Amino acid sequence: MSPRISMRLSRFFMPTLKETPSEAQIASHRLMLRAGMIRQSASGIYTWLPLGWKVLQKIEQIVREEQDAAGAQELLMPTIQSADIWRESGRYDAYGKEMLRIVDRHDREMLYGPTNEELITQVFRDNVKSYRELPKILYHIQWKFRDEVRPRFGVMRGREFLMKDSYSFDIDFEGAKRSYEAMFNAYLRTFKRMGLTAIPMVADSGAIGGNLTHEFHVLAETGESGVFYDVAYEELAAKDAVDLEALSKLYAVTDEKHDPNSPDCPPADRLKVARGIEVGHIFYFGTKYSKAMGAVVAGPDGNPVHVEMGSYGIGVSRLVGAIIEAYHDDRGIKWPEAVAPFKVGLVNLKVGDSACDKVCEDIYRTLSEQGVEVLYDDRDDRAGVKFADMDLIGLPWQLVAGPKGVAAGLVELKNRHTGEKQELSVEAALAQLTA
RNA sequence: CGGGGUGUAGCUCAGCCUGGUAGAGCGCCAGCUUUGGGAGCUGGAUGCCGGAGGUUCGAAUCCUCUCGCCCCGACCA
Repeated sequence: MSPRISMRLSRFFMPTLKETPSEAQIASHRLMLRAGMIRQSASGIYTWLPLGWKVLQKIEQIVREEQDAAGAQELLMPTIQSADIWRESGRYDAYGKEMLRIVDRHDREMLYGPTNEELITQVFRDNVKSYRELPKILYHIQWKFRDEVRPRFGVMRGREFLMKDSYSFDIDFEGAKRSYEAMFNAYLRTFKRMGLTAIPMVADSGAIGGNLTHEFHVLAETGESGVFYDVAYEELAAKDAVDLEALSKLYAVTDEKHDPNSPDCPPADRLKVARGIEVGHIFYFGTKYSKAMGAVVAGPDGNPVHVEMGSYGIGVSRLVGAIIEAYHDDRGIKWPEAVAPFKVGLVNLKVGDSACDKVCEDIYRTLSEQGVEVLYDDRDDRAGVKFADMDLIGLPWQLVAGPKGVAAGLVELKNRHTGEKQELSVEAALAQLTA
C-alpha cells in the first residue's frame, strides 16, 4: 500500500493553538505545540501527532539513508534490556538514577535502555568469530529513556527520545579510525541534507573513555551551549566534498573547552562565537566493552583479539526541535523542504465557490499524482485563519486560490522562507512545484 | 537533587489577601451577517477551582499533607 502523501485539512488531525501554552519557553517547543505536532503526556514524554510524526519520519529516513550509504547496516534492538549485561560491563551500578529500572513479574531486574553498547556487544560476540567478518557497522533507530532530573525545552531535552545509534567493530585501531571517519563524513552529509550547519567540535570523552570524539553542534541563536570556531569552517563546509583532513585541523570547541590562550585558537577576527545545539556525538572507545564482555574474534594469526569499537549517536527527535530553532520567524515554522511534513499548502480561499473548488481540486489531484505532498486547506473558514495556520505549520510553499485570481486564471504562490509571492497561471505554478 | 513558582472551562488568565450562588477573552455548538491576513451580532454548552484531610453554619479562597507541571542552578543525546 502506498503511503498517503497528501491530505485534506478538513480531515487531518492537526489541533493548532492560537495562544501559547504556558509550559513552553523556547521557540521550537512553543511552535511544536501550537502547530499541533506534539502534546506532552508526562514531563519530558510526548505524543507525536500526525504532523509531528511526519517530520520525525522524514528526519529518520535521511539519517537512515546516509547510514546505509556509509556502509552501516540497520537492525533493531529492544527498548527493554536485562540488567545482566549491564553488570558485565560494570555500568549497572555506575549509571545513576538516570537509568529507568524495572522489575518484571519474576522479580528479574530489567531496564529501559538509555543506550545500547552492552546489547550490541552481546549480539556481536555471540555471532562473530573471525576477523574476516570485519569491519562491521551496525545501527538502529530506537526510543531511549533517560530519567533526566529536569526535562525541558520540549523534545530537545525530553526523557524519552528517538535516537540513531551506530556501533563499529574493527580488528585494529587503523580500522576503527576508518570507521570513525566514515561516520564523521556521514554525519556532515546527514545534517547538511536537513539544511543545518552542524559543526564537529572537539568533545571531552569523559566517562566514556577513548581519544577520538566529536560532538556535532547545530548553529542556532537559541542553542544551549556557546561555541567557538574558526571562520574557515563555513567555507569548507559549504563545499560538496568535505576535506576531512583540513576540517579536522580547524579550531572548534564548546565554551567549556574554549581557551583563548591556546596556540590553536584563531585570532579574534577569525574566531566566530555562536550558540549551538548538540545533535550528534561520535566516539571511539577501543576495547572498553569488548574486554569487559568478552567480544573476541580470531585474528589473522589465529590468536584471539578484542575488537576495537566506536559508537555514534544522532538525536533524531531532538533534531526536530533543533531544525525549528534554526528555521522559524514570529509567525511560525519555516521547514527546509527535505524535512517538511508536506511540500505544498494549498489554500482555497472560498470553499463552496465552484470555480475555486474546481481549481483547487484539480491542483490537489495533479500534484498528488505527481508525488508532490500537498496539504489542502478545504476548510470553510476565513482567509486570515488559513493564512495564519499555514504560516504557523511552515510548509515551504503556499499555493493560494481565491475568487478574484481564479476569475483571471491566476493563483498565488508564496515562498515561506523568503516571503516572496508571485501571481501566475495554474499551469506555471504546477510546473514550478513539480520541477 | 537544591532553590523558586504554579495548578480555576479546550487555550490564556482574573477571582484567593479580606470565606457567602464560579468569571472574562479566545476556542466550541446554533443562527444571521461577513468573506484575500486569526471578523461582527444574537443565543447556547462546557468546570468534582489538581487530590486528600482539617477549621467553619458555609471553603476556589484559611490550615496541614500530597501529587502534577514550570522556571533557575547542578546534570545530560
